[in-house]
Amino acid sequence: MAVTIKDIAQAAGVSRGTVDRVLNGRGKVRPQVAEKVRRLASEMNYLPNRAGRELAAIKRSLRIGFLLPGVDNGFFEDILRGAQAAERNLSDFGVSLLIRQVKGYDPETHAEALRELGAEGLSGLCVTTVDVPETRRAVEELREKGIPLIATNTDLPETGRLSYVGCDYLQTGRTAGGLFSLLGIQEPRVLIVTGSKEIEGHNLRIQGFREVLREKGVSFHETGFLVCQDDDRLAYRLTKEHLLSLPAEETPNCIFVAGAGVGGVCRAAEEWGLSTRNPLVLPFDDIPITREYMRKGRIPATICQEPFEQGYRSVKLLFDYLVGGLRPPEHYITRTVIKLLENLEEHHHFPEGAEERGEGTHADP
Amino acid sequence: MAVTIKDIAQAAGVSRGTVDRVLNGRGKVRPQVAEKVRRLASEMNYLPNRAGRELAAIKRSLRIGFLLPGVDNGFFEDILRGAQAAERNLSDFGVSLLIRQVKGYDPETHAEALRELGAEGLSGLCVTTVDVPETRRAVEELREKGIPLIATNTDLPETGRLSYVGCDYLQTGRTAGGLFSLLGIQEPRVLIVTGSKEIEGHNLRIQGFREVLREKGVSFHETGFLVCQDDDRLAYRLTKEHLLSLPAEETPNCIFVAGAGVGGVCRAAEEWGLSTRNPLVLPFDDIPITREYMRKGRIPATICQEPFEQGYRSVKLLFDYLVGGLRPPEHYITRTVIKLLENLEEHHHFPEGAEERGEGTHADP
DNA sequence: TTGAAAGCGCTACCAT
DNA sequence: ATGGTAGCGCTTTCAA
Repeated sequence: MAVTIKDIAQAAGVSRGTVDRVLNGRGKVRPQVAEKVRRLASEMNYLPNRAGRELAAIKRSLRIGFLLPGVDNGFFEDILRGAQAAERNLSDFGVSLLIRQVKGYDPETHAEALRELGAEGLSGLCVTTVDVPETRRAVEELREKGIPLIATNTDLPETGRLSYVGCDYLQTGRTAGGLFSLLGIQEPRVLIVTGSKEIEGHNLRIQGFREVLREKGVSFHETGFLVCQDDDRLAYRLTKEHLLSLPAEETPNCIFVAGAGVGGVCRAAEEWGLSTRNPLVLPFDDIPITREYMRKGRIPATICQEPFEQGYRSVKLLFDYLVGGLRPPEHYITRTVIKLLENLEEHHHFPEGAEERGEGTHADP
Repeated sequence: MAVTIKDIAQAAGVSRGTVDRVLNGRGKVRPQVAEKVRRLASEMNYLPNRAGRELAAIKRSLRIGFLLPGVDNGFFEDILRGAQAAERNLSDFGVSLLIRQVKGYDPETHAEALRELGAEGLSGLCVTTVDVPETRRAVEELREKGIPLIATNTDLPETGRLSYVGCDYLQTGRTAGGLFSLLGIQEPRVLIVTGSKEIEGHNLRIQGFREVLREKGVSFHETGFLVCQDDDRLAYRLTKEHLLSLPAEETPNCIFVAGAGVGGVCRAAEEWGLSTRNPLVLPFDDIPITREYMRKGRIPATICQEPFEQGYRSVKLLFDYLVGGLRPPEHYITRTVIKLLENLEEHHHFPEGAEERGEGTHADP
């Protein structure tokens, strides 16, 4: 039988309340007593019991906010599904979620939404947003109000956020590079399409991609670098123009898409490319449009980042922090998952005791 | 606030004890009362609260057994690490693990070990073994003794096991096929090396591999089919003989390895193959020797099955069944994970509230 | 067959 | 500043 708060109280000759105060920093305790309790707790290898804590937490009933972009390409839905799975999973412990989806990426709108959420009296917040001064400021304000916050999918470094839950963008880029080199394309000519030069994740992916090819000694030519603002139509137009602007023999045989806009790129490739597989398109994440073009053979594989897990884990870590006092790691990095047509479909189950894993569309958990 | 057993007791005009008896089938209850309680529970949408159950379960302190082969290639260590992570994770609820590793795959030894574990007075059992009559019989005996059992990694169908936790072998094979087709090998000649014709998993992988190539219209020639008994030295010898027996132009340019023995196959390919990458070797799982040959370029990628998750989940599902009365799904299928050199390394964290995820070597969760 | 009550470990509140 | 106690939801035991 493990050591309990009661054992410590007994050993220290104080009450359980006092031990609780010392170990969890609530209320005042005489320094000598506090010291003694701490020493005993450590000597006796005391570890708070989760079951006890969780049971007692029911009375409190936590509300956790979740902000995310309402961009309609399926990706954020997966994060959302993860968060909701966590909510169901933790509903036994009195957790409920307040979800706020904001259309688009407008900095002011996001900052505004953050402030609104801050006024809701929530116990904590998970946030998927853009890393710009406006949102950073809003996050700092929240921290000052004492609301713990987790940055999901996109980090907000040095804003006092509790933790970053998301992928290793450099690794996803490197993996794309590794995959590319396996394809054994003759005379590789690559067009790079990014969402925005301001988005760290996109830059890291491109960097990782180039890095690996250099390391492997794959000599390739970059035919161009397009910035599509994560917009499908713009991606279509720019890609089309690029393809038309070059003589057939200089046309890219692979298009690397670091951010959103895959649909547009693929459509352009379909209409103006040389064949079904030329140029190939190398995108990230598993969204409906990506699947469609994988089936058509235009996309050989896609590199994913477990959005479901990101949503799930963000809520879970926040819960553990709030209820258990467990500080989450600075970075909780999800896996870099390569998906082909053959391993696209995952099986559904009921993890964590009874809840749906909900891995239908998404990239994972 | 959710409905509790207390609410139901009140509504039904009985005590909480009676409700517990009805809902969990312990002791006798007058049929009409039982009926009423059941009806009310369903009407009021009663769901047992996990925190409460788990807290009460501490008194019981469950012991769970885990049997697995002690084959020394690193794969089973990952399953074990997963199981131990679950143990640490659930230690707050009084769970402890009794681990039994058995050298090799001898049916009688495994059956014997199962019987010994059955005599230990355990609450439940997770088993990674071979699916042969001897072990099946032992498992049936355990079921008759009322000991719930989960088949981990290798199913033991129709033995009354509670659940199968493992990969979809057909999918892993199909994914290997998909990957192979991406490699764009000219005039593919494939040598197939399997562990045993009696192992369903190996057969399914081969089937999946062939299936996909057929579907994709990749015409390839099979240069041979070797059975290496999952033995490295035998794999080496057979592969070597095969490579030497053919004229250079008929030699395989890819070796598909469905089971163990990758080390031997790679060594033979190294010594008798045409070059560093010819023949390529296409194996499964992520073990040290596989990594070594990935670095050398002999293995382009490996298809993994989340052994860590398998170990973790097996214990967790058994716990939820024993404590929460939650029946696990018939099949809990882990993901098919493609690993390249670039996404081999995963990040470590502390999941499930405080425990080490322990994802060093392994494939997962 | 049923009820009452103790207790799992922790938190929170009310006295002192 | 500290102790005592009720209670979170459930299981289990002892009486009746």
